Amino acid sequence: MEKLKKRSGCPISCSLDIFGDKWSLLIIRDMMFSQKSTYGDFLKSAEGIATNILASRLQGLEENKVIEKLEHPDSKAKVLYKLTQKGIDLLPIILEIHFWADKYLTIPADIKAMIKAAKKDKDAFVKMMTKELKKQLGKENSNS
Amino acid sequence: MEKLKKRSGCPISCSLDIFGDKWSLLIIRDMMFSQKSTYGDFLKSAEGIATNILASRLQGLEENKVIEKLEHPDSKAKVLYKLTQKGIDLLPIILEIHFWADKYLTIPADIKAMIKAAKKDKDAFVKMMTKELKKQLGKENSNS
DNA sequence: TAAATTTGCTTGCATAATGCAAGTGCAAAG
DNA sequence: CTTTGCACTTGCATTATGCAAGCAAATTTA
Repeated sequence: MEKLKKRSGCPISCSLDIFGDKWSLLIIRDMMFSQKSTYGDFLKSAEGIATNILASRLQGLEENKVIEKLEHPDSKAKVLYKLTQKGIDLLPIILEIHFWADKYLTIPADIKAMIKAAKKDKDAFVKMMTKELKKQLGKENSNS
Repeated sequence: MEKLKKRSGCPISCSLDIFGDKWSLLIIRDMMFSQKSTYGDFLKSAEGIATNILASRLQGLEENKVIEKLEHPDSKAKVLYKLTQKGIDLLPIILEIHFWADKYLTIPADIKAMIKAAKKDKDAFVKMMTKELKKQLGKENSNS
């Protein structure tokens, strides 16, 4: 379904092969900033991802170890998607995109507040958020 | 040809609407790190972009003021594509992608060296590169 | 100065990705 | 034991991408 072929050895190119599409980073954003973790959660996002695209992106991100599938504590019918350490480490990229967008695009006020806070001390913000997100890691990956 | 419709007000979503595809950031990378500036230059890159896709991406990036078309000093047959300030300011994003790739993917040695240097003092590296890139800005945009 | 080449595209067409609506199978709730 | 919710899958129309060829204007070559 998804291609795995690397176009070149360039780190930007390889990275884009993993998350360089219009949807992957939005799923990651939802997991980072909105505590979303189920298929249904992602479907509810404002951008309106199609069900099949969501399924294929979740699969791709899982294959690339950016996210992992865990069993949901509430029900076997649900699936918990969580960021791995590799996924959590995309936070600096997501933040820099926010900073750029803040400078050149029109941003909702509530998000502007978050951006302002993050800008004040980026390293501290990243550490704090990373710590929060790590709490939710699956057991297999807790040793990182 | 290209869609301009915003999927949501989210800064990540809006940013991806501008450069969230498999090619745009590679063109920007070439302009930042390889001094490429003509249509022919971009075609030569390792990933092998198709001519029509290159044309449509250049057009899209220009419409979004990320790059600008200038006349080539050597010949009227050539076109000079240059990053605007808005484009130059994508550098921190590109750098963070490098850092992430450096941690999780296999990277060519020469690029690893650049990444190492950039990591040592990121702010200084960004300032230095920004200064270099600004030298090449077109007159209309020099006032930023 | 005429012919060949370079440059920056455009066009046509095959293939692949995306979007949309409907359907399926399993788990849990009523 | 039927209905609902959840996580997908499937089929099909639309759009984007990839590839090869073509093309006009500018430049070089003969």
